[in-house]
Amino acid sequence: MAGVRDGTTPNTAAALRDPQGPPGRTRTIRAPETRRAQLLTAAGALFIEKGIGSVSVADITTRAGLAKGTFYLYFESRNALLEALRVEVMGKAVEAFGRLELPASADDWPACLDTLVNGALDFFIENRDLHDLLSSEPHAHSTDRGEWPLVMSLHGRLQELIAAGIGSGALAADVAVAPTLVFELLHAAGHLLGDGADPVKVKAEARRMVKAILLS
Amino acid sequence: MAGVRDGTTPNTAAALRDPQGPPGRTRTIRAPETRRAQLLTAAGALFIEKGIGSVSVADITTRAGLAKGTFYLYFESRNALLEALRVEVMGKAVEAFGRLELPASADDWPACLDTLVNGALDFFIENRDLHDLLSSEPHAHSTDRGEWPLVMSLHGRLQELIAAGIGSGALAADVAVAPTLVFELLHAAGHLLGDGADPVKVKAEARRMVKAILLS
Amino acid sequence: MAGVRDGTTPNTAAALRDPQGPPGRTRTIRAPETRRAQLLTAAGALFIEKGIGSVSVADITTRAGLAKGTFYLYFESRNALLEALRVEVMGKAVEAFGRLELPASADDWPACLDTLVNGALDFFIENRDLHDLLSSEPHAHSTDRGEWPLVMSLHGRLQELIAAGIGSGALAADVAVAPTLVFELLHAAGHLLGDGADPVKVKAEARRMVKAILLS
Amino acid sequence: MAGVRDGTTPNTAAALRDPQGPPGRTRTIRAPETRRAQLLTAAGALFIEKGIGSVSVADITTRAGLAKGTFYLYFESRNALLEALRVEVMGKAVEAFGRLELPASADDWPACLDTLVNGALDFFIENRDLHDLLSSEPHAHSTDRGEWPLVMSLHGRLQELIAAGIGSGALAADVAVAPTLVFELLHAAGHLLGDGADPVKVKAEARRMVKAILLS
DNA sequence: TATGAATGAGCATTCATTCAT
DNA sequence: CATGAATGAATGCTCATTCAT
Repeated sequence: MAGVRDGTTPNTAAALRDPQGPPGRTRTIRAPETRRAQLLTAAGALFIEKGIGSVSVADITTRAGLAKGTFYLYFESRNALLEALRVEVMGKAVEAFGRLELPASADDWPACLDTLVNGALDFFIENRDLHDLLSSEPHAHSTDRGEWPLVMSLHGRLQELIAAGIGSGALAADVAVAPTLVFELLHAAGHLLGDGADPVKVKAEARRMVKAILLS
Repeated sequence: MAGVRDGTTPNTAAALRDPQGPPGRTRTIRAPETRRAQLLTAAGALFIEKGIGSVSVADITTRAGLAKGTFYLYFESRNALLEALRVEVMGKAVEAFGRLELPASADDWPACLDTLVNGALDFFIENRDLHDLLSSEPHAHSTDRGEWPLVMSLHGRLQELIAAGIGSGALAADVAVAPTLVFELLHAAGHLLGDGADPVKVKAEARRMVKAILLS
Repeated sequence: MAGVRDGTTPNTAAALRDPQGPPGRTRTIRAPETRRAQLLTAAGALFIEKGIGSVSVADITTRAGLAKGTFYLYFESRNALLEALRVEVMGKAVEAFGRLELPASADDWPACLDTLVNGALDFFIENRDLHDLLSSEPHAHSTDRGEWPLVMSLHGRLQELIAAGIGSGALAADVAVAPTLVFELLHAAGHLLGDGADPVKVKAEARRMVKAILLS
Repeated sequence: MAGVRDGTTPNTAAALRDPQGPPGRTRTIRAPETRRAQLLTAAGALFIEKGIGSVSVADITTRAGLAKGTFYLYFESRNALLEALRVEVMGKAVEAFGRLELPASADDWPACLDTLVNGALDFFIENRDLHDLLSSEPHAHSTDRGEWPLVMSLHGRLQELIAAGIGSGALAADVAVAPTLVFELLHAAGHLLGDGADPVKVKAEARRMVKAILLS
């Protein structure tokens, strides 16, 4: 299965061959961030449309209106783009979840949880791609240890919140289990919203459930 | 569970026994269902081990002890096997969820929900592959119609149950939303179990949550 | 240069896409050795024509009248074919050089050296590719230590012969240096022959030189 | 050496020179000959280090401290640089071989040949790259005309010398064959020296051999 | 003149699928 | 029915070369 690479010169073959065919198309120079964003955006859209596994680098660059080689100016590999997308989405997620302030008194917890749910759902709606990026290809990550650092930090935030609530006696749940289950509950609600379910209903139901689950 | 070898295995074994025989081609005939099952089992095991995308048809037939070409005698394509596996797993799921009887009186609902949660989690533990098969590559399907028919029917069962509970006044939830969210809650709990979390804690917490969510 | 492969599913993408285009061309089944030889022969010819670095796997299979994929049924990689070719050529070389018997008395040395030269040149003529395979890409080998095992064994044979001659007093030369220089002398003579020089002249001159160099 | 990719800056060289300045673009103007020499030197060093086929234009310009595009201001193509390097090396070679004066009387020939050998070996030691440049990729050239023009002129010098020697009766050899064989003998000796063989031994042996071969 | 982002042809390799045996 | 050699489309990636700045 391997593929013995021994430094010989296989690829440079092209170099030894002859020149070009016809000229090129257009050529536009842009700020690195623009290009990176272009590619990230194109990739995200395609991943949502066709599933990560079905999107090739060529698909991405075509959609972004760039040449294939340009991709590798901004990402080391297809997987690097994937990772970057995860990180990007994660950044938004952490931000979305992180804005919450811990309630001062037990009476404030319901409102806090409502805020949490609303924020989370808003985030999930605005980042439908997150669903795919986080849900699919779980195996890609379990390999290099670290078990999904992205979701971890998201969970981490939730965990802190819940732990604090339990500590203050306002919440009642298992600190080891509840964060994950609540997270997935919200994730699923986000899916529902993305699939066109009635936002009012879904949000209300999600808020009701989370409070039912966590409030002591 | 995995590669059920029945001692009469074709090629490899023969080759070892008779390293000389020129073309060395063994042929074993089996009931179609046996072959199909062999392939399904091998595929399931491999998908769990390496992730769906990393398993080739050759991997599957090798593990099943069959020739590559034989695969196409039993499945139209690689995707057909995938679909078949989904259906198979789905069968078990529906069965697992379907065994529940509707409670006669409101007092019986807590016990019923406990049974539901326990059954669901047992199912998820025994069918870890389901996680991957259902969670990953969802878009592969949304394209060719049906929007996740598998999960749908699983949800269907849950939905009936919940609808009945609401109808009888024993449960209080949104019929359109709750089944999905509860399903994903259970799904996530199954994941936790598969990842080695304390089964007692997880199950207890899941039961507590589901009841908190659904009981009126 | 890297190429981070982490088991994710990049290549299987095709699998998730749709089926085929038009049917195929011809399809002929042959004994493995036939195919291997076909490829080796085609590769050898092309390497001579265009230089190793300028020959692609596609070039080879096209010349061999096979499909690109077929190449990988017989060789693990492009480099594996290269190695196989080296080994093959080497086999012939060792055989060609190995047939020599050590002369019994000092008087037999001139005849022995004549035989050596004739044999070596015949070999070089019949294996023009050897020139390229042995001469080019020296760096490919200096990496995995062992410093060109092929040539080594060829030299080894020459070395034994020369060492024996010196030991018996029939030859006079430096055992560490002479084998290499004589080898390259013969190699160069082979080149000349391959390039169309007058075989009689070249052979005679080579015989004269080797004897002048080695006989004490 | 590899190519440190961090996915964010396509502009590596500039970034290293001017990590702050926003567009960070340095520009230095030099005499054309300086630039050419810079590139030639960098290329030569890299070719020796990694082998011709493994050195990209980017490698060369990076090593030379120039931008990739600048390369094409001084060389029409990668192959043109190769050719230029060959010519350059050749110049040195011809010079090294050309300094020899034809001996006046037959008695001077041994000394002349010794000088020749010493000069040639010194040249080969000082220009190890020549080995690679001359030995590898010979076919790249036989295609586009000229049959190794470099070596030809080197041979030419040797040929004149030998022809003169034969004409004067001091040497005895085939004018068509001997130059090539002697050249390769020296070439091989140079290789040996480059590989660390005992210089005294090698040089002595080479002188002995050349005289044994040529002196009548 | 110098720069380096952009280009796209080309390459090695994989793998689902077919079909002669 | 079973087999596995053969196929070729598709993919990730490299790199010589061009050109807007």
